[in-house]
Amino acid sequence: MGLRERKKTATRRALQEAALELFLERGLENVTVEEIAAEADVSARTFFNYFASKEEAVLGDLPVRPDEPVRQEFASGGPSGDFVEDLITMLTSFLVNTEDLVSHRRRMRMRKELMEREPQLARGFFGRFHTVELEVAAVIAERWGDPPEENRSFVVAAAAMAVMRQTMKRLHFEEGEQVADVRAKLREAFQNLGEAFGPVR
Amino acid sequence: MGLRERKKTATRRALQEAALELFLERGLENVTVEEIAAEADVSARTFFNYFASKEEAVLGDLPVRPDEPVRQEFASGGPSGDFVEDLITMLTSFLVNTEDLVSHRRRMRMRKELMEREPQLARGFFGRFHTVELEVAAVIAERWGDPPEENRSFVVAAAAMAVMRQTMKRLHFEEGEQVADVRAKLREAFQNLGEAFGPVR
DNA sequence: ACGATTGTTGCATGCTCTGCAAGCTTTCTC
DNA sequence: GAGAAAGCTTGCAGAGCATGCAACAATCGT
Repeated sequence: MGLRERKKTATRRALQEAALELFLERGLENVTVEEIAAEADVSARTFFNYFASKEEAVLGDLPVRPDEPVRQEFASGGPSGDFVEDLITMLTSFLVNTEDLVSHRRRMRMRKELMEREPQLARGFFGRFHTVELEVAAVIAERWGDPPEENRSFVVAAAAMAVMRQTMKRLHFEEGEQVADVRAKLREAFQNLGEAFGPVR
Repeated sequence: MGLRERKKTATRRALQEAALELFLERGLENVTVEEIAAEADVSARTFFNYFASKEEAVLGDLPVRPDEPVRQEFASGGPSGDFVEDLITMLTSFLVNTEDLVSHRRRMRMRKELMEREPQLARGFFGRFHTVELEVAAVIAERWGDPPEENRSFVVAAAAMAVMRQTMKRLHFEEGEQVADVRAKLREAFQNLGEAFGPVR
């Protein structure tokens, strides 16, 4: 990884951190792009080279989407063969390969608090699930051998992402929180769905 | 209904219609608030007395939320006693008491087309479900006798709204489309959920 | 070390959105 | 009905967001 690339990710980080900190301190509306840029020691114009808007600086890389090999494995019926179990595996795949867990968790906590305080951000976060939802629908359809436009894959994907979102909202991103705990919560949530909408009520 | 109030709703309508038409014609980015206002024969400043942004003019009154008496009836276990059936009743309640169905459907079709063309609007629409979701979670918890913060009511509400959203996306808002058809589609979608996550797979 | 590539910055500009105060229209009251 | 009260519309001023462009600076490839 060259110097150039390292500098870029550093600037990106600095801008995100500055934005989060200032927003938490003074509220979204009372912080200008210029102030964020100043805090990160770049020009205001540079801010817009990294993020298209203030909101982007907070939500930029959310939600994390499962990457190609994981999706591929799910689509072809793996890894366990059990639908719900494999869905959980796919949805939590990003939780394991995060190298810098500490700063990651810190930022997640800040984002969470900010989103609870600023409804505009909560809606924005919510809206971003749309893209991922479509991808998940596609792999579910593939796994089931359905045509890509089949309604049930979209419905189930939408519900799965809803569960994921709801569960993430309840996470605290603390040190003690293990991936296994998250999986258990998802399992329980999916079971709730089964009980509410399944044949046995 | 006095003259003043009639004029207000007329202006609101005019602005919405003007916005939708111009956006469809030229795309969201290529229409200014001034143009919309001119088309509706009011000043640009007046536009902002009605809508906080261009996006609001398109999505302003979406999604429609079930009103108090309907929520109340659902919360207390009615009207049929069957959870899924009553959920469907609640979620489709707004479809019946729409007096001016024609212009309503027309606008819905325009919105739908616009949202398919402008991803920004689709995300915004998606994000707006958040508010309704919280209300639905509250009445589900009440119906089940759960404490208001119980996780399963949020999970189930999230899934229910996801199903609703997904189903609305598939509607065509044509004359022939009856409320009964919509209910049937919702029923099928909830059944898909039950099959995917229920005990029998 | 040299040119090519990529990133940063200032400048100009258009548009969004808000607050404010003046003027107009509708409503209320007698 | 006339006059006061309430509510809307409008123009104006101004802060801030966001983008294109061109010059300049830093890195990279060889």
